[in-house]
Amino acid sequence: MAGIKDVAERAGVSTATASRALSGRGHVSPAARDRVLAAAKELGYVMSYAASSLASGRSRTIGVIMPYINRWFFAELLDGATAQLMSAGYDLSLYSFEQEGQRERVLADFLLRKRLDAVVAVALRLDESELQQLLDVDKPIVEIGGLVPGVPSLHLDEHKIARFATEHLIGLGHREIAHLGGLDETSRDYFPMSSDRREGYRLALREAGVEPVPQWDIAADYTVGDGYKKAKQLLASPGRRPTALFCSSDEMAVGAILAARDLGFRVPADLSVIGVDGNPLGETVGLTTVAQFPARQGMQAVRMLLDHLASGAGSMPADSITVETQFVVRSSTSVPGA
Amino acid sequence: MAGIKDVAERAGVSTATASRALSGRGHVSPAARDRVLAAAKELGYVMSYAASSLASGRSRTIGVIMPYINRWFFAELLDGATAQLMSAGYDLSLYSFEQEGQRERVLADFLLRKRLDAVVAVALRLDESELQQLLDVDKPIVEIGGLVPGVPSLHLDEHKIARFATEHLIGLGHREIAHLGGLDETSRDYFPMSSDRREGYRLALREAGVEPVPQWDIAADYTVGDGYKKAKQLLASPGRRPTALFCSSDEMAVGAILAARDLGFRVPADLSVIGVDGNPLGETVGLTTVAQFPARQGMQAVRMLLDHLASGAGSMPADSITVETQFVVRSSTSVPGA
DNA sequence: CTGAAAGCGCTAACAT
DNA sequence: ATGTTAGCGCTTTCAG
Repeated sequence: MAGIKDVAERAGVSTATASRALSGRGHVSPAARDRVLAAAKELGYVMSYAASSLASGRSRTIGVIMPYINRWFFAELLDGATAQLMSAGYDLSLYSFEQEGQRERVLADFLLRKRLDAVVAVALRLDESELQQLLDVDKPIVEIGGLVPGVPSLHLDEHKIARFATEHLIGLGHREIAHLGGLDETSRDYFPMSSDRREGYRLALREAGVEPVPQWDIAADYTVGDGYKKAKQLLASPGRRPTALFCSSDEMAVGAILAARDLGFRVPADLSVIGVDGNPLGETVGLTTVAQFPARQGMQAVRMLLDHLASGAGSMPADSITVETQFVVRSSTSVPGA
Repeated sequence: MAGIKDVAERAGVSTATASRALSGRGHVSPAARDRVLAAAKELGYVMSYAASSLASGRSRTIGVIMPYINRWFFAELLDGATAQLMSAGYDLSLYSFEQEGQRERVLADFLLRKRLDAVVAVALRLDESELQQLLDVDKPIVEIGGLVPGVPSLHLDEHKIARFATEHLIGLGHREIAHLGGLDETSRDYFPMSSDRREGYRLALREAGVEPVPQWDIAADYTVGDGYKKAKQLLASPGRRPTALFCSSDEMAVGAILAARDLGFRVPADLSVIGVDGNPLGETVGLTTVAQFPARQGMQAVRMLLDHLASGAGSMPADSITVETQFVVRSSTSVPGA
């Protein structure tokens, strides 16, 4: 296999010039550059990353660490990040936090080993010492939708979204509004945004002069299956029944719609349902939702990191950026009894 | 940051012995090993992968290349592969083929760069020259559910599954059986297994003495949305109507069930539906299915690769392994008109 | 079983 | 703008 030496020789320059021409760092005369590039192509030269990393301290790899992979938001985000990185010629190393017992290893081993130029941390919630470990790595980090104070981050305005969704229902004339939200913090499947969404929901109700009903504020794990189960219990319970339901994820909302239908309730006539996410699954059942765009979030995080690396600046400003959402009205919400 | 030199010094041995103790390769006296390990721990030593890779030629990284990430099968598989790799101390580099134009780069640049010890290729279909490129890399490869001749692979017995599903329907008394299968090979969203499933379906019908109806063998893109759309068209068409539907993915099957319900048909009374996958989405609508286990497939592929690397053998036997499935009967299938 | 020493292939001063 | 050269931090012959 051809090395940079061969390329340099063939182009009639030194390895230093060849390196400069190949990497684009430092000045090389156009003529020399062309010859080097041509030689490289002719020889089918491919740089050794190991050697390059060792010598330069850069690895052209960024790490992505997330609690799940096989869930819509995460898979979508990963997709965006991958695309963006590949087109920049960077590699993506994937670390999963899902399996407890790996947390420590991810932080201690994987992130450290001088292998990563930067990291994207998704929906992470760390304790004090874990946070310290992460910051100690002293690599550029962008955090998305988690709880990692002190690093630049991308977040939805959870509070506003929840409020908006609830107000949509209120504006339609609903007063009896339930909420399918996230699990509490002790749960393995807890997501950091859950509490803000819950608060936004409550606030909107109170502002409209309706007192939240505690039994109508239900915890679920963001999946269709649990949404179905919890919604069915809610709707089948004797006594007062909500006329509308705000779900913190589209998956739960879809589950809720299926549960309502199975019980013989019409959506939206007997029950209006609104979700959050923009999961394509919602299209099929006409789900009204507040859409977010995780693939874009992944791309944006990567772009921030890449820009920062290119700039050569010291540390990144720990700004929190609010990402955009879009209200998508379909057929799962209407005035009560429509 | 502590290097191997510091560790060696502190343990009172040479860097060679330290390296051997740390990596487990070569013989080291228990006493020396313990001292090295202790020193490493005390100093918080973390090996430099770049240096290690450069010196040893091994990168402790395996590449996973797939056309999609944000689809159930792929995300699930990736999850399994990630878990297995992390516990072995390996890194996972992710490459997506989704965006055309990246194919060439993935093959030419990313896979080559001496960065990967092995690769898992998922649902890939390559042309002659691409295949050659992949084989030229001369790294251990395991292929899953794709069309890459000449390398060890994991596959479902597509033909048998499709036949089994169709026979389930026939056994229940159905004769009017439609099929929602994959797109044809010219499509971007074509999956390699589609044609085998289609064949298995046709074969089962013919063996039962029923001639397949061409208009009932429909192409879709494996998603809920397209399943819904195509099933609705099928069921709403005037004239003869099928009493059962075999879908090549659970997502399409779920879409089909929703379409049937929306048209006022009862499932399974008016239409029996069976899928393939074991997607949890199916549980909520009581979908009968032939389940596969992509996470296990991912783990198994990784284990094969890791075992091979550990064995130090030359090249892997290009065996094709058939992975296991499980018939899950729920409430979406019954005798016609039940 | 252990140590000395020669690189792995590239980059980055530094000098020209 | 280009060449010279000293490493980057580790692994691995090869001796002992």
